[in-house]
Amino acid sequence: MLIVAEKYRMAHVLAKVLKFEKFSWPFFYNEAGDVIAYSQGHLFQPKHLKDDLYTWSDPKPFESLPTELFMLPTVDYTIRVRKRSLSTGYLREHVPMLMQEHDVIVNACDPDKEGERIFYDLFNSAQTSAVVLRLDLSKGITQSLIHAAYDNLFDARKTKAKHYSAQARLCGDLGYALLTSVMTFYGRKGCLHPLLAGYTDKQKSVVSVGRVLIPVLQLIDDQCCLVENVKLKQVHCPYVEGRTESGAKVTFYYDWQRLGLPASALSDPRLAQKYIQQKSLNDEFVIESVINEMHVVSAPDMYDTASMQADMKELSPTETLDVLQSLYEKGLITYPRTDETALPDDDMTSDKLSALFASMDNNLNSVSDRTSKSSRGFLEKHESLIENALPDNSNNQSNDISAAHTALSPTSAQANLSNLTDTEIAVYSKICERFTSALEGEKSVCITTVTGKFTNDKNGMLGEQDAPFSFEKSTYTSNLEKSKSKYIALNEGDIILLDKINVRAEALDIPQYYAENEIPLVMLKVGDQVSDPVVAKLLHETKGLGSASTRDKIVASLLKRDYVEISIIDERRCIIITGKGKAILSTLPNQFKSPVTTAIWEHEFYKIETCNDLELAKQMRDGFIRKIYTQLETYIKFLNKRYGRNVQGVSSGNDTLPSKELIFKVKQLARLKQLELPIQVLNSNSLAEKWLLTNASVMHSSMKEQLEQSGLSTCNNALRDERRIDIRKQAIQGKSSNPPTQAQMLKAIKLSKQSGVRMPEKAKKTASECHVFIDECKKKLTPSDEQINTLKRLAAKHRYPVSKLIYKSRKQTLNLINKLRTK
DNA sequence: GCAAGGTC
Repeated sequence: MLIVAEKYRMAHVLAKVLKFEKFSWPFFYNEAGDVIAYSQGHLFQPKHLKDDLYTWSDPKPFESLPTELFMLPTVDYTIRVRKRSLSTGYLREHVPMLMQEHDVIVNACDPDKEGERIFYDLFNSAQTSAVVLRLDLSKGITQSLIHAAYDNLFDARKTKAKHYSAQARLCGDLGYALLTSVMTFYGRKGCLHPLLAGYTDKQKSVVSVGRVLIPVLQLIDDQCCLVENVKLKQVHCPYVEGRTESGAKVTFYYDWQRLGLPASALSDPRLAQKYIQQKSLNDEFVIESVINEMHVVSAPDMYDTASMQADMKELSPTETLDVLQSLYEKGLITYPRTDETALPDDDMTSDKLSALFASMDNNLNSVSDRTSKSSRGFLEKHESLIENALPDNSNNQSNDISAAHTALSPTSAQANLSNLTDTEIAVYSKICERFTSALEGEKSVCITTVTGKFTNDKNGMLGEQDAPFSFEKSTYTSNLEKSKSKYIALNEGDIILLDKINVRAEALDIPQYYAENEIPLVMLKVGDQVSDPVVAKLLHETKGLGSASTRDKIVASLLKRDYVEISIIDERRCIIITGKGKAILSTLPNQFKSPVTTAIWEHEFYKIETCNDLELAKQMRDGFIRKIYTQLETYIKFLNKRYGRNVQGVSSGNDTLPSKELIFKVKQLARLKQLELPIQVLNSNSLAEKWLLTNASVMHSSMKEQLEQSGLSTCNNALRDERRIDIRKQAIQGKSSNPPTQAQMLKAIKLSKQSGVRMPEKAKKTASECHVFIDECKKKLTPSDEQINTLKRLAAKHRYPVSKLIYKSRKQTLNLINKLRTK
């Protein structure tokens, strides 16, 4: 028997548990001569073998996309296994050789689409008719789970259709790569949009059309538009602070929302100020009502990968995934790449849950010196929890997730965690805590609303007769009566002794830019943003865009192409679309920008995966690829027809008229620089944009220096893009905490040496502080006003001609002063 | 020499 794992680490774990004690380079063996071998991720990739036909210099041949694709070896690289080098080429050659030698082969690759692909790419290259069995480790890789899976090996044909759906996905996406070639060609020629034209950087100048990438960019654009269209961000309202008769401090806020006052009316602080001027601390303020209401808060779902990434605010999605992978390999948590938020029912037994809780207690207590007591507080709930958590069979949705992954959850492995990093412990305990809360079920919460008002108030802020102030407090409880008495003793008619009447700015609940760590979750939940309920349902079922393992890479790709930028606002790493990002969206038809495309694909994949007839599944795969390629060919033919004849950059066809703002900008620039304005420019959107770019002023170096304090790149490419300039101005205005750019740091270090001023730590942390420091150094290096005057006086006295350049250097100014003084 | 997404 031959067992094939996805990579060495997994093979090593399997060997240990299944007692394959002999290691003969580079695989594991047992007494009976069975072998555990492994792959190293994907060792094959699809290719069309027509590199001379599909080139970057001619888009014409792309009108017929390849009809035949081949799985070819990936580029070899070496990994370290037991302190020795091992080439992926060796694995690609020897694992199939082992497959030929064995009658029974066990597929122990990861339990997902890609795992099936990794296995069958090797298996297909072996060309053997051996029996294949599946080892399913989706529930985790503890000793007992491995034994259980090993005892329950099943016919691998049950999951093989996933291999066909993986291939369909792979080849479909390859088609998008080919379209990207065509788009890049026309983009560089200037046919698509000025911001996409030309290429100084081979990577940045690629006009990407990814099935996942572009819809995500569209989502980011939508959010940016929402954020940037908000005019009113805060209102100004009165509040009062005071004490109850028993001495408890309370604060009441003017309840403008209950009164239905429009936020726009409260944007000016003078209104609130005028109101409080009429009030005095001696005025009578009386409690009007105390209302307790019970609400039910449903339990949170268990973590999927994306929610975990969103919750780890101090880590990037990639860092979070790395930590999860490490915890998985240590056996502490289930498979880390998952979109599921529940456990299969057969794991929800009191025995299994008891074991889980016992491990959690043990594991977290083993590092009690490194976690806070409150962070372990949830452990106390365990005893009462199990009964509550057991599945309610009356509500059986027959969700067959036993074959799929489970939610991110702890395993019953008991371990001493002291070797874990602090981040690993933090992530592990967060998973345990969420797991517990999810099992806890819904909670009751008592919301107490206390309303009070000035007895003599007749006009309110805007003439309203009733002018209530209020505050809210929520308490988790299951007993309404108990919580009533527990809460601050306040009753209707009580008088509050006022200490303070003032105005405060109240932030309105307005949309925010997406933070970097939220993007995976936005991709997963993309169905929420689709209005068509059928499509929304499909997108929810197919788990949105991308996969749990790849969502973190999308932002990286968008950044690589300069389609988005990250700017830190209020300590959030905000993702903001650039002008270039908007440009690519403006050139593409909806089909490429909509998440619906992925939903349709996933729907087809589901049909392939659930097809019991493998021959039929294979045919469906081929049909799918052909269908996608035909769609892409249609678009490529359209591009060639529209731009093919004239690739010099002047587009013809259905160009739109420029907007009023654009015409204004063009005219303004023409006046400013006294340029002649060709009439065509005012009649074509693309010509107007292009004219604006080619004639735009070179940015003044002092302006460039100003923008440097934003901490964002000030390369010429960035400053060509008006939105990117805006992003920089916003960052400076909003006192962003962006770190200094590399260029800025180098400058600071150089000036620090020249001026002899030590760079403070804070200057290394943020661009704005770094900018302050650079200014300080520069001042040290230039003469003071007093020194300049002294030199001028001396020079006049001695009739000594002074070059203006001297005044730029403090050193030279001082030298000259000394020289003239000794004269 | 640059391409997509998914892995590692």
